[in-house]
Amino acid sequence: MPSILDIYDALLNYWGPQNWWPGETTDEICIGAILTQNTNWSNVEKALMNLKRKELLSISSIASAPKEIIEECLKPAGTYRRKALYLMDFSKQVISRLGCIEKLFTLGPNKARKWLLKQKGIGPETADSILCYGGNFPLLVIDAYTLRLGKRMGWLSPEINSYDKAQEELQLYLPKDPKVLGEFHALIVKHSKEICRKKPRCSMCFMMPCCSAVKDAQI
DNA sequence: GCCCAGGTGGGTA
DNA sequence: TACCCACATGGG
Repeated sequence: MPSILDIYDALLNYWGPQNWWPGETTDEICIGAILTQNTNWSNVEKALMNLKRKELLSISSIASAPKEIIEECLKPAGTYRRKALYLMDFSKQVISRLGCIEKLFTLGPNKARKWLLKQKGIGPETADSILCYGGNFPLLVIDAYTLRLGKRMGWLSPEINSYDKAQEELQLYLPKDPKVLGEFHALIVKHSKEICRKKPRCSMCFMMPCCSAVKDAQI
C-alpha cells in the first residue's frame, strides 16, 4: 500500500506543480476561496474578472460597494445572492474588526481559524484555504476528493466523517509545510478533475486498484 | 435534459 | 448528532 507521501510524489511527478492559489493578492485569494464553494473554477474566474473590471477585487472595495453591483458581478459563479451576502459580510467584518486581512494572520493559525469560522459562509474548507494559501499556515485543506482518497487508500477509517479529525490524521504523515500541503490539495483536485471524474475507470487513476500513475512512479 | 463543481447553513428528527 | 435540502450558473 503506497504511503501518503508516495502518492504526493507520484502526483507531483505526473502533473507538476499546480502553484495554487491562483490570484495576485491575498485579498483575491480570500475572495476566490469564498466564490469557489461548490462551483467550477472557470466560473469563479468570470466572476473575479467582473469584479476586477469594476475595480472591486479587494476586500475594502467590496465592503463599501452596493450589494446589487456585487451580485451582478458574481452571477457566473452561481449561488450569487448567497455569495454576495457572504463576501460583503466577510469584507465588512475584516475592515471593521481587523483593518485588513494581513492583520488576521498575525493572530496565528488557531485564533485566525476560529475567527474565520465565526464568519457567515466560511466553513472549515474555505477557512483552511485562506489560511494555507493566503496566510502560509501549514494546514491541509480537506475536500470530498481528499476524503475519498484517504478512505480508499486506507489512510482514513471508512466511517470518518469529521473534517477536523480527517485533517489531523492526514497531517500526521505530511511535513508541516504550507507549500507541500497546499500543493497536495491542488494535485488531488487536479487529478480528480482531469481523470477520475471524466474516466472513473481509467487505467491510471490512483483511486482505483488499477492506477498506473502509481505504478509508473514505482510505488 | 441531466449531473456536477476547489461547500455552507438552516431545518428537522 | 445525522441527514436533507436550497443555493444557481455554466460546462461536459
